[in-house]
Amino acid sequence: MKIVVVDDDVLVASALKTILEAGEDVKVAATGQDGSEALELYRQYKPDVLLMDIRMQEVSGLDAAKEILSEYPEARILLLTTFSDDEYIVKALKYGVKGYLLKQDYTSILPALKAVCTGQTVFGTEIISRIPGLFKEEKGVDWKEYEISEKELKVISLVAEGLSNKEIAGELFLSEGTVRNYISNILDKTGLRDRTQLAVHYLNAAR
Amino acid sequence: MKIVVVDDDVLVASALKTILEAGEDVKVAATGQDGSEALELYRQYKPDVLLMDIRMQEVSGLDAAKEILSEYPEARILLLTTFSDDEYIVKALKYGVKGYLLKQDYTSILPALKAVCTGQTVFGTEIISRIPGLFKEEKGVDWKEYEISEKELKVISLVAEGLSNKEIAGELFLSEGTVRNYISNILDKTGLRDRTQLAVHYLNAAR
DNA sequence: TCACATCTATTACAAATGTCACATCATCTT
DNA sequence: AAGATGATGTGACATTTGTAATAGATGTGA
Repeated sequence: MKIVVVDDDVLVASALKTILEAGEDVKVAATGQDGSEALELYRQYKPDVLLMDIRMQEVSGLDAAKEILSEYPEARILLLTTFSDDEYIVKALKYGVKGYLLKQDYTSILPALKAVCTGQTVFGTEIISRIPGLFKEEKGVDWKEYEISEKELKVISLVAEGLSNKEIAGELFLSEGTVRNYISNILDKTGLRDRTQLAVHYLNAAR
Repeated sequence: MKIVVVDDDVLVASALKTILEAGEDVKVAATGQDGSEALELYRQYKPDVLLMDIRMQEVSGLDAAKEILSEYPEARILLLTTFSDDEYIVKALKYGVKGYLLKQDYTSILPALKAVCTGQTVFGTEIISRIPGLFKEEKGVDWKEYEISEKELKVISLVAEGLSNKEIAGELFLSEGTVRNYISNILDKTGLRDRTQLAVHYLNAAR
């Protein structure tokens, strides 16, 4: 089974390689660091499965997946996600991604990989559980209530750098009050309690 | 060159293995997850170098190093540290540890390993730079001003899990006020501003 | 145009956080 | 015993943070 791994954290990429190659018949043909590399690597190696981080520096895993799937609709792509990327799941599904896993539980990556090879689509349990109403799609879930906007994401990342509301306001040319509103909304959406939990959550998710 | 790696993060341990074995003549004989395993593994494999995380669940790398060095004074132990463990350096030196490296720059781990094998003692540049007055030891630096106690470290780790002062107080059987004092002191020692920065700092250091 | 959503902002308020000065108690040192 | 040390605690205080209700400005689609 030929795999290509794309993750912008070199440590994670090599750790994944190690973990994967512990499995029978698994060979990591190549690893890349960014979504922009993913397409090239796919063309070059035509792996059985492409394992890719969804959040990367330049080109996101999601965008890369879209590209690749438009060129190779049969491609089997498994996205590695983190807590805070829930809102991409719908898009990923539309594009035809074959699975969506939490990076955290690396023990489930190998089984998922094999499952995908047999044509299945795989989602980590934690992921399913965080998407209320995913399988009653017809009913029309109000996604807006859960989606995190670009700006909100920016705010989160600044919180996770330890900036105060005032500093974030300066950074984004907003008033401090607006930043507070943003954060209040984010906390509401994520179910977290305060900025520290948000930072912790974000940083833990980011790998 | 026979190495034993001990790190309680399985991902990191396997990543280190991968990185190390990319080097010439380097073989990771075994990996362990905790300080308590370190002594056993050392006895069993007598590695040329023992590479060990300083901060681990049960038995810290520092304690394990002390143990091992009292039984095998010739042992070459290289501790992997993070930002927030600066205060252990002095102890580590007293015990006779052969080096102290930042986990972050994994590119320097392999060279350091070889240097240690030739009898040298190695310290990452960032580490040296963070120890004011290390080489004017005679003058007597007041380490207490910089040292972070076990309890403080515990508090920090709870902050980095997103707990509130009240929750931390409950967890550690202290009053909320005392926890506030602890955190205030910690912020003073570290030069950080608030609990969020502390959490961010700690989490970023922890890899 | 009307209705609606989005982004930004303001206000007032409640709660959590951080700082500081000081108090208490046990332990260790001399 | 006297003094120093360290861990814990308290109270007062200023600041920051989070919540809620509300409103203007802007854009978009029917």
